[in-house]
Amino acid sequence: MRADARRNRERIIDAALGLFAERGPGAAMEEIARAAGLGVGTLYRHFPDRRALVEEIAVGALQDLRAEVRALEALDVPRGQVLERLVAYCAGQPFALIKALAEEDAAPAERRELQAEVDGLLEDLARRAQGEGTVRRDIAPREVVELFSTVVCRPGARADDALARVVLDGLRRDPAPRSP
Amino acid sequence: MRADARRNRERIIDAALGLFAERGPGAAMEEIARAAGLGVGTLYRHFPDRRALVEEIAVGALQDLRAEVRALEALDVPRGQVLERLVAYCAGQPFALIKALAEEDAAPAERRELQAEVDGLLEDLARRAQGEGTVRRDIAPREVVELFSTVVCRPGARADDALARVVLDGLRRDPAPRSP
Amino acid sequence: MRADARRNRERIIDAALGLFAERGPGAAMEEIARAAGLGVGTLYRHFPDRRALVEEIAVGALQDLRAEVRALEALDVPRGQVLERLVAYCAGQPFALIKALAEEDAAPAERRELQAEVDGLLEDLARRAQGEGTVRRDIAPREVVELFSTVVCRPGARADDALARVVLDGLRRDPAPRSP
Amino acid sequence: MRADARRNRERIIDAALGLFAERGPGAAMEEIARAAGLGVGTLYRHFPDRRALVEEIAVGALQDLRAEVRALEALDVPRGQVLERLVAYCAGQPFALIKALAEEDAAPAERRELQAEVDGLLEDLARRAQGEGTVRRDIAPREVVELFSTVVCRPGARADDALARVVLDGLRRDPAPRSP
DNA sequence: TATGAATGAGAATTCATTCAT
DNA sequence: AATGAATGAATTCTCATTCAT
Repeated sequence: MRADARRNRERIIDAALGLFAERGPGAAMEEIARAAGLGVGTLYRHFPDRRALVEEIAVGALQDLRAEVRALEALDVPRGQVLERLVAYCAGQPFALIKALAEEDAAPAERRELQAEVDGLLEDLARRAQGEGTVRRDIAPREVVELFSTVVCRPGARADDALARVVLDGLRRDPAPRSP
Repeated sequence: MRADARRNRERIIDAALGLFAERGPGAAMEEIARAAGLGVGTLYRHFPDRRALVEEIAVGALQDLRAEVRALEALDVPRGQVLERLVAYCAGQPFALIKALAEEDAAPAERRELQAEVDGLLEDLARRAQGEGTVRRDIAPREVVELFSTVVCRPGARADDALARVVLDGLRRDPAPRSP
Repeated sequence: MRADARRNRERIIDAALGLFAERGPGAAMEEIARAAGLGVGTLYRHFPDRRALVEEIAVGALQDLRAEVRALEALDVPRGQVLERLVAYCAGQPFALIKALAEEDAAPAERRELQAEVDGLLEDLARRAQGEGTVRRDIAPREVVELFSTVVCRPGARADDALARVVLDGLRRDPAPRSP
Repeated sequence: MRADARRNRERIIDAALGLFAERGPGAAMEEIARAAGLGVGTLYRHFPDRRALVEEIAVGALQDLRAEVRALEALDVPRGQVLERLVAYCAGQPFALIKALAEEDAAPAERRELQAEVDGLLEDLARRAQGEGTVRRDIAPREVVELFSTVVCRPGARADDALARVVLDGLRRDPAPRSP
């Protein structure tokens, strides 16, 4: 029964992601439950309210991203390529949707902390890449992270679309001299 | 009386933009009317339903943007700087908000056509800039427009923030040679 | 239209009192609205939530009671009879119901103050009656008020039922000597 | 096993009384089960539905009261003091709560009969006390019982609070002559 | 037999829209 | 033409009860 419950929990999250993607972040709880093949009551047993469900999705995505960042560091990928790899990873995740969902309410402490942690990891990455010379130095690490986030949180973002290419490329080089 | 009506229409749109900005795209019709100093009935006299109001805002913004593009062309601004100027213009407009509003429902014909027209103007611009050599050639004009849109439709976008700088900068030059 | 709205407000309160009496304090808002011949929306326009409706009823009853106490004082009814008159007045009001309703949530400031004021008036009354010798002196004024409230807040309370008679009678005389 | 079951049954009833007292008669079945250290399923094994649980509590209290009345009669307590003793007994029981619970639904036959029996016992008591002259005769035995019930079914009722004193005192003596 | 997960009917509340004044 | 009252469908959430394990 524990296994069953876990399965249902997964189903709910999947159904929610599906419906949010299809119908926007306003998808009704009832519909999510139905899409998961469950009654509303079951949904509410797993997530005490709408926020809790959204939160689970947001926090889950952040945790996965954190794991990914750590894995890349552990693999000793050359610093200059880590950002590319992360963009590629994120392109496979529904970050645009998750961002929209997360903006609905103020972030609770847990999410804020996790976000800060992930941002910290990414800033470190940016800082070290700047040290190595693989990311230009006139952009603050914090801004690099913001750029990364913009690149990655777009509906239909792909790792090799124009924005990703221009930004990753742009980060790698010193700024062009301003045209006169 | 006609003047009165026009004034009311303006007030409603202003109030709507204000409330949408403040409270998100979910702001209630009643509140918008109140913020405009009118009753709901009057709001509905001007806009038969919520969509019509949103539509007016979206279409208005596109028309303004079209006018701006044309004005810049008429002014004979050096092609290489037009994009910068447009980004600067857009940074002063609530495009992030408008994009969010516009995504709520499928775009009706009028908006689709206007959007296509503006996109066309911007693509022409990109194409000519590529001809002049002020925009790199390995990015399709359509993609340049998409880039532009991403840069410009962010909450709090500024003409000189990191994304704007990196993208405008990146567009100007040929791609960096891939690191070996 | 203002007249209409006022009428509707009255109807809602009447319907609510009726349904609360019939079905207990759990009567559904939808049913109350229907019983008033209105849609739920209208009910909610008049009372922003369930509490507000209950509060209106409770506060209204307290205000009426305060008016009654004052009227009796103004009429210069002999002090010894005022309590009887008040019991008679209250017997005609649904105080048992109102008490049950009011106990559902903590009293907000307005009601607490009004309650305190009414209690104060009644205590004064008791104190003066004790001064005159028409109410026995070994019961604190506050307790007299509590007694009054118990007599009056019973379902089906009547001004001449056994409890009312025994209590009013008991209040009038000095305590019986305890049987040995 | 039977002993276990009995213990669980007791625990449920205790938990229910506790929660009803704490949170009002709306306490949820799930919470009651938890408070009893059991799962809902077990609660429902003992009591087929909410009513059955409430009924058990109400009937139990009536049975205890009946036992108390009989015990007092068997002890040959002077009639004039039996009412006092009963009030004292009841003050220790949650009769106010039980009354509120019992009013939620119509009483089923079993409870009605038991109630009638207890009322009968109390009426007999009243009648005999009137015969002895320890209770005044102008109040019908049925009304005496009603009085008793009102005294005893108040939240926080105590055997020596104002109402109890005034009523018990009032019952003992002939009515005061009406003031002229 | 005990457990707690699942169910769904029901309740409160919101808000776009209509309509009487 | 302007107003704001009325409407009711849609939504979130709760809780008694059932049932699989």
